[in-house]
Amino acid sequence: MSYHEKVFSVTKKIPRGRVTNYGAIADFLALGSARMVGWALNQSHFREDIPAHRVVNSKGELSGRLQFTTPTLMQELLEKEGVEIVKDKVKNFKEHFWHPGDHLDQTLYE
DNA sequence: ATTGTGACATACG
DNA sequence: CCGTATGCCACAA
Repeated sequence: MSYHEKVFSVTKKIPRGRVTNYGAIADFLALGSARMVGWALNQSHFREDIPAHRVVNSKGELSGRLQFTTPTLMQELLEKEGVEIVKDKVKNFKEHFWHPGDHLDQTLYE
């Protein structure tokens, strides 16, 4: 299993309406670093089933939006899931943040 | 082997 | 807020 496939499998588990960042995934895998995740995710747009739009940088910015078929697609997908985007950044980033490995959706019980 | 290039993160000034 | 520096490591040339 190649590195990016591992990143993909983690990314695929990101719950709908939640987001995470590159460092968190790298940390969870305990392999490589955030750069590796960025590199891996860069390859992800070749795959259909990878919700790469749920992965943003540490500031909550949609840094990878330019890799999508259209620069606005990433934002549109997130908003469709209930994640508000303001100026290419996730609003209430902390609230929507998802820690890899957290299979329990905490906001589900609020 | 060496160099350049990343959808990054963190720290510092 | 911005620019720099550094750590990180896969991959192509």
